[in-house]
Amino acid sequence: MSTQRKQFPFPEFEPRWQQEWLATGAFRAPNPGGTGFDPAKPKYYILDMFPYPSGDGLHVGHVEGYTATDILARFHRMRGFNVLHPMGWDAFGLPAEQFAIKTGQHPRATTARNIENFRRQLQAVGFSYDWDREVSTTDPAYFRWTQWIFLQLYNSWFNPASKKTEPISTYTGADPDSVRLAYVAEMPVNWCPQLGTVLANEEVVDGKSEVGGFPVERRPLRQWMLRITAFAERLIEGLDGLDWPEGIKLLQKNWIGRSEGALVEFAIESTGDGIEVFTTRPDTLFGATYMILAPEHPLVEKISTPAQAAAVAEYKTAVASKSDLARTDLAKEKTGVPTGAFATNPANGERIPVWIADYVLMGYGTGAIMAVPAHDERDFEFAKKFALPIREVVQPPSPTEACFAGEGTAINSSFLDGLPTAEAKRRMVAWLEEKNLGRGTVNYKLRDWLFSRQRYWGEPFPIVWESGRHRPVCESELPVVQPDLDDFKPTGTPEPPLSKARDWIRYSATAGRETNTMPQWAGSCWYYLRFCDPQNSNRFIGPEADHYWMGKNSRPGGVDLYVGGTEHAVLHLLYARFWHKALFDLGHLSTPEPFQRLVNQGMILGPDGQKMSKSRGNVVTPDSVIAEYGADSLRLYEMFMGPLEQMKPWSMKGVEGVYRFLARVWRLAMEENQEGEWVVSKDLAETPLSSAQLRTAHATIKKVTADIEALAFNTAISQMMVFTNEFVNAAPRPLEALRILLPLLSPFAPHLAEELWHRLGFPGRASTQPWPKHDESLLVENEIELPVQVNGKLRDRIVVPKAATKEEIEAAAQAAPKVREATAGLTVAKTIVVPGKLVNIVAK
RNA sequence: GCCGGCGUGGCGAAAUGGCAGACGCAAGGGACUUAAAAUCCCUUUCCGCGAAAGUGGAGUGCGGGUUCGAGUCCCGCCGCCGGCACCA
Repeated sequence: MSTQRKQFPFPEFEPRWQQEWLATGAFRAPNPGGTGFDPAKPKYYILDMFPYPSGDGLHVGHVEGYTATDILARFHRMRGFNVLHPMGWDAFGLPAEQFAIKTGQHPRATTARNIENFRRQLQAVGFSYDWDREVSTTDPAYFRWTQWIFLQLYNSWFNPASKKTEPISTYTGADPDSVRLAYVAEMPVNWCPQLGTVLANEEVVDGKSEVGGFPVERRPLRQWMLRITAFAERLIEGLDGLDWPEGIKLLQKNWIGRSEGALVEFAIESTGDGIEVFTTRPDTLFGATYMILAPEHPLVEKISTPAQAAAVAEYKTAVASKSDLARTDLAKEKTGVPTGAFATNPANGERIPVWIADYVLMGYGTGAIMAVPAHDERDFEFAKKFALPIREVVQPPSPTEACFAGEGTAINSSFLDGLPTAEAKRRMVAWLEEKNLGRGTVNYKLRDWLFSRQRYWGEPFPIVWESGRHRPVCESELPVVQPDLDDFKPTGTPEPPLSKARDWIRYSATAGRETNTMPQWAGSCWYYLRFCDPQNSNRFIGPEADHYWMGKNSRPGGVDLYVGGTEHAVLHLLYARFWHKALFDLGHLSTPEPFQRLVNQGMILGPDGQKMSKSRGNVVTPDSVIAEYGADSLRLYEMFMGPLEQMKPWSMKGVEGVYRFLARVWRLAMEENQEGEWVVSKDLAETPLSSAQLRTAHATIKKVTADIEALAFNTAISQMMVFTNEFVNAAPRPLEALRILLPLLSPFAPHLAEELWHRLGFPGRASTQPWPKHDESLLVENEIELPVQVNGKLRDRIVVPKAATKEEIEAAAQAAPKVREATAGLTVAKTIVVPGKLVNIVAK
């Protein structure tokens, strides 16, 4: 195949048009105030999730989403929109740093090389990006603003009264550092002693290092955190106004994990300490027969009795050595030890034992629970194992065995008895609040965002330390660029690699720079904003560009359509929404949400139906497909495979199918002469379309238009195939057919459309034609064929005039020979006539 | 375990509650050709009957239901894929 003559000369014209588009700036989108900006045009911002430029290059999975957005971008341009369709690089990150460690090359060099390759590959597919807007997260001119945004977070707090981000100056408390959106805390990192390095979460698989499979420990280290938890409620509420798949919204909601319940205070008998627990079932308080603290709970030591101190200490050590995974997944059997202390159940004054157990997590709620074994599976399991008392306080609606965790009627609960669960909860919370023993509250699973990494290849923090205190550097000092290190190797301690750059760290005689760097998520949190105004050196985004492209209007989201994989359904999209909301509150942005509409493309599997991976050897690259079949075939096949959102396997035979279709389109216009050269077909003529051809043509305009709008690209393509099949044997062949088809095809197969438009001598370019409009009156037929069913079974067909009345249709249907046969000896009970669809005769 | 999504020919798939399988792949047959490739035409859900044009029945993972009519809506299962997973 590769040595054989191509069915149409795409290797010649595809690169030529790509160069032409680049050279003429065909897809440049002017900003308000810029040359060529037309304020009358509506804007359309269509965004891809930008890639990490890996050394392996693009694979066909990337190309799927990018093709879909490119079709929409081109379609909207043809419909008169000012289209923002940018591309850039999420280029900080581990692989580049690891490659640097291995080869000694600076990550900046390898990153630049990978970007070159990615850009070349994307341009070879003919994507209509506005390359003047290209950004890379690793560019100091870009991450200057990433650091600037960090300073905005550092210098603000979330005011619970206004439920908004405010400058830290509005905070009147004693310790502003305790409320900043960016703050410092001791948090555990993944430390791998064998590798002598900290690991990112993505480098830890099943509690072991991805490289080498060594055990990973959790070790506390001073870390930067972002207070995303303050936005939990806003992040849930904001989802309502967005056009996202319901599944993704649900994923985010579950991740945030809102639950309503109560905080209840239990007093420790011996020390008098109050320990708060969080419960979603305050109605079961009378059934709380013991208490459990997380092993890391700060009061564990204090309350433990001397007799239990050794056992408690031993248990704590055992738990600490377990990784998070060992602690959760592998711990099938419940474990724990008594502290020897007792607490008082505030509801009934009962004396209950206090245990520690690792099934209670320090990171959720208060790190302490009241155990109600009769109505909680975990507490039940624990109580059975350690022979702790179990008391039923909820009557199930129908008798059940063992532990009942559902809703029912309160029993054995004094003033709650007889109340349904919901009402009992309310009553108990009111009682607790009245007695000052607790209060209703809302809890979230969401944790604050651990924002520092012990890495070289990331954004340095614009922070210096002096006398053990942090402070921001001046905005004028941005960007803070990493020093050029020759040695990127881990330090062998949890200290970040930047700690080796002694000169760089020294900020003044008494102050030193922060040596952690930001995580890869940082740069991708706001890149969609920079695309709107990439060259602005005064602001991260200018207000005019923000108002125009992010579209200050009734909808909350700015980007009109955002397409990418589900793997970012939670983290990236949540982080970006968080930053956006903070910046919005501070008055830097005009919309409360970044992405109005989100679509997830499905994964493309290898030809073997397995996930594509190097180790399986089933990776298909766009380069190889383009070499054999051309960029247009690649694009068309990516879209023809099936619905965008669906997972589907690659098939080279399928590529050949669309390649043959494109060749047929080519031959609608071209034929080979004696010398084997392509010349405009002699069958072409300025001849009117037959009425059947007109109908097909206008049906095609209608369907392709509707299908693109619905992102149903596969069916749009089949309709264009139908069109082509209709005309391929027509002689003479109306030129008008190509005037209609080529603009429709242009978003899908832009090179071929451009080339044929040019060769046929039509004015302008296919890609800049106004989008064709269909004429509905040409679609109606004078006579229509209707299927006739008898008792729901197809029996015959009748042909009736378009304008036939129901009565006429009914009469014609009953007169049809097969229908008479089928209804012989039966009485017609009812006849359903659906105009334009069918007739159903119900007979008994 | 909980929460999502998906089950339609040999394969990728299509079908506002209204003719199931458009379009494409593959397979088989034919035309063109010295031959092949390419191209073009025809056939192809399954099971009967018929020499044939035809013709009868079944059929969208399984079992029920709603409806004149269900791939589509409802209830209950089964299978695959994805996410979360001791979250009190």
